[in-house]
Amino acid sequence: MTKQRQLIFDIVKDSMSHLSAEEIYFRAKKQMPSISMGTVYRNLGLMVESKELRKIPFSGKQDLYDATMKDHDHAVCVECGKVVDIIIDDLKEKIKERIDGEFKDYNLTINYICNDCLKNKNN
Amino acid sequence: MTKQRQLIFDIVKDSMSHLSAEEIYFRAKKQMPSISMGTVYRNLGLMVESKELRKIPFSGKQDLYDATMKDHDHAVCVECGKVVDIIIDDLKEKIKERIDGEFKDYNLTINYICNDCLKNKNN
DNA sequence: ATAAAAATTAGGAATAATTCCTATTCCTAG
DNA sequence: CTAGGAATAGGAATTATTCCTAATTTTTAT
Repeated sequence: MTKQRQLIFDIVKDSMSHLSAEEIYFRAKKQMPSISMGTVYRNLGLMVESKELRKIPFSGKQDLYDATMKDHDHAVCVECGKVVDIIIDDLKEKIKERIDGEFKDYNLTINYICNDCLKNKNN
Repeated sequence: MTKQRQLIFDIVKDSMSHLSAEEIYFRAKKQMPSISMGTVYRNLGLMVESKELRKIPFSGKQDLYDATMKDHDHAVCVECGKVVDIIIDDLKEKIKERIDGEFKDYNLTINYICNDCLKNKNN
């Protein structure tokens, strides 16, 4: 466990929101100005592989990282970009029933318009 | 409806598999050598917006396009890359129940190892 | 504690997918 | 037919991410 990796992990863990690699890099740089983007990506990748972190992929946009490992999904507001956690009961089990092979993992991303943005649109 | 757009739509519609923008471009080029990548992306984007096509995002890899508009999800074999359709009953309704705002759409991508690849691994 | 070996890093170049830009071409309505 | 608007071709630009390599740090064996 290098200093860099610990720092990256702590930043993700202590954040209440979902962070992009870029944001993690900026935050890490404040505490360790010499850290490089490559190190951030490399360690994030390693920690995703070892299941310490989870990666939330977004096509087009930047992927986000999350230290909450219990099963949950994500809803993104298409207006403001805010991401909230959502739980769909037993989704993993339902998926496993339907799969013809060995289940690895899944990613569910929901696009919606959050109530705040709906309110603003109607004014 | 331009010739280019019609051609792009037909290629996706007539394909039994899920195609990337690049593959669509190559196939289109055979019938219309002057067509350009920008036109392919632009028309795919427009048709996704108008719900004539659906885009299946993959973080890292190329996004795929699909002309089957009825609700379904996708499972990708992490070994061979093959994509198959999966139906999880009532998933859309369950999602709508959980969302605090206006539902737009969702994307579920499952990673698994298909039976063919499992067989090959055990030999 | 010390030297050699192994792993990781910083920094930046390279890559890959997608979007953007602009001059040109194609349609369509009058 | 022709003017004006829409769409295209071609390629440059962008963006997120990965890759490369020399230098540094860490680990291991002594």
